[in-house]
Amino acid sequence: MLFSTKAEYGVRLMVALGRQPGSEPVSLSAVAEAERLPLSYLEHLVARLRRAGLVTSTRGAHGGYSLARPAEEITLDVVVEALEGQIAPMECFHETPEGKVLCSHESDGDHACATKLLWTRVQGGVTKALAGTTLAELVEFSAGGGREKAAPALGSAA
Amino acid sequence: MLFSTKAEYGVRLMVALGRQPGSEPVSLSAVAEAERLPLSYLEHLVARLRRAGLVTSTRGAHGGYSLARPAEEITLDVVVEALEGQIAPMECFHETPEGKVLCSHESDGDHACATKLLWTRVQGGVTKALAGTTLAELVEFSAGGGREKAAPALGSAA
DNA sequence: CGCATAACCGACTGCTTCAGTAGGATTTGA
DNA sequence: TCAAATCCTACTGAAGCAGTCGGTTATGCG
Repeated sequence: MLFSTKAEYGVRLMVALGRQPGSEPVSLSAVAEAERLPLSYLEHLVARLRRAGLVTSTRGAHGGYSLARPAEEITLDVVVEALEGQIAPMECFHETPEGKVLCSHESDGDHACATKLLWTRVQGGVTKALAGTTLAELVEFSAGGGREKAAPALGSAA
Repeated sequence: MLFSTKAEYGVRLMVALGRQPGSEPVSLSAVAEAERLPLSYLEHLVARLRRAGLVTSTRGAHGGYSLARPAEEITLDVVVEALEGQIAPMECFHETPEGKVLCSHESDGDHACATKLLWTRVQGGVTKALAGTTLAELVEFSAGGGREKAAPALGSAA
């Protein structure tokens, strides 16, 4: 498994917030009930999202969470990274801010790290998929698009 | 981390076998020494590769392992899958042989699984990267291509 | 034959992460 | 003041990771 349920639950949480039309916050317990996820576990996840600046919180009664930015401007790479930590295919694999790839055992033996080419490609594939998806897409997909197979009509088979 | 060292070590093992020019087998201890990896751990990994039909073994003295097929015909998706098990972005995510995607909690609540679109894209990105890479490429890369930027000329302390 | 070499196999271990629980403290609207 | 909510730390059982260990079987060679 590439990702744990932290990413799964966390993304679903974000989508739930993205569904909220106005700017009033949604309480975690409401999300937990709607998504059938354990509330106390969601607390941990939302804390990560908040620390990453993806959601804002309002405390006290009638409080809750809302997206810090419009869903169209939130790409899933930052969401998943906030939840799961740095995304790399391998322990020895680090990407610097400038985009250079470092490999811990670069000059291990007689030849260059044989796997670097592979992990670089995998990394690229994942990053492209995540960064190329916005939260707004997922909200729309879950609202109607994903239901197409179940609900008739709506000829928007993209 | 997307993958564990099982994939890392296992791929390096495969590359080491792919470097062998003739068809005579390479002993695990030789690979372990060359790659500086624990021999007894490699035994577990090579067992997976053998069960997957990727390498063949000859027992007894002067025995060892060799690739079951030429390196050009081995793509890395089957290698990594043999080592890590089924590759899926998420626990709830299963792909049938026909390519259909199943999601455990498909009809959980009021709407379709919000994350399905995302995981499908991620899955596609990873699969494409792995299936689009052959073992022969990695062998070649590690033999010379990967060294180009690191080694100025020949005088490098190898 | 006998021995070194090497593949094979299963059990075990320390460690870390995962998934979730528990209990409380703090803030805020009514 | 009370209830609803965020916030925070600590804890726990289970699982997987990375690796070790001991032993069994098969084989080439002197």
